[in-house]
Amino acid sequence: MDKCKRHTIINLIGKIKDDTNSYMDNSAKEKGITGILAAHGSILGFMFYKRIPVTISEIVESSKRVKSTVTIMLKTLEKHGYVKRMQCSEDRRVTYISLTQKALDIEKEFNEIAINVTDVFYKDITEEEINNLLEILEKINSNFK
Amino acid sequence: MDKCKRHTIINLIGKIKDDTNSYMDNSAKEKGITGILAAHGSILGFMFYKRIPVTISEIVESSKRVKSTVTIMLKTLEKHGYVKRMQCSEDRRVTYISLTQKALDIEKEFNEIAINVTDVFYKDITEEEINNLLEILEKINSNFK
DNA sequence: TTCTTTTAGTTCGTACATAAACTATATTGA
DNA sequence: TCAATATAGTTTATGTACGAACTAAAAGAA
Repeated sequence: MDKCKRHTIINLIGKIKDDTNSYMDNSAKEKGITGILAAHGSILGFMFYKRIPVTISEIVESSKRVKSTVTIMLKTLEKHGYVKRMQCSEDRRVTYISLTQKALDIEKEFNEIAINVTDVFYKDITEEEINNLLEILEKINSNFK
Repeated sequence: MDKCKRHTIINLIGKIKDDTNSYMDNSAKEKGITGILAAHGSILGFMFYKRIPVTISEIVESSKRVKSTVTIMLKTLEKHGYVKRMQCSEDRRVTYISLTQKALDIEKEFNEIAINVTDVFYKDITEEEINNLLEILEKINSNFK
């Protein structure tokens, strides 16, 4: 059993995650998109997909972040003008979040960034390697359940 | 080309990193180790390895974090009594960081946590899969250079 | 020697991330 | 009906993380 390999893999996974996020942050900056970080991708991606106002709880669920984190991220997105709020009239505890025109204006660039990072990530990786990788990562992921 | 698989892998990598860190944080808590998070592992691991006072610059380099982040992390470690500072007499810009007895007291548990997280991570993963995984991750990592 | 540049480290501002405590509203059940 | 409970979301406290601006000291250059 090679302890070194095992630790290298764990470190690499952390590093690749950071590199992926940095790459997206830099791409956004290059495209002149300000106030948005890779972390917001999970929120915007979900909303671009849904295309209708969604509740904060739905965002919490899809983003895999706790609700206090989502509260802060929505504040940032609102501050930079990408989303707006609307109180639900039936259930006054509920807040709907919808995309602004500014958000819709960057949808194309947003998708391009996602494509570009994928191109970099999978450069020289074969289809077979992708299948292997996915299978192994799914197993590791289930080990933490 | 399967876009879905490609995105799933990227998401899984992020998730596995978070799970690994959470697992270590929880293990530390269970062992009664307080004030220390997985993030400090890179600092403490380096210092347990060196076993002599090291400069902050050396920690910055080994931890792969920027120096302002290291400054804050050392403050946290110092606040909780795991490290202490010593000014260098030859070069007064330099600060040496050394481990306290409290840090040495948790060295065994610290190493156990690293072993335990590895056991969970690699449960039901074969040696061949580990080799495959390492090879593919190395390639992906180099794609971001 | 004195001016300039480099190095070591901190501080500041901003944002993500979490847990725990909290507010307000809605639902459930006796 | 009304008390207990659940749900939606915010606030607070703490910490990681980064870049940029900063201070102090050392090294290099004139």
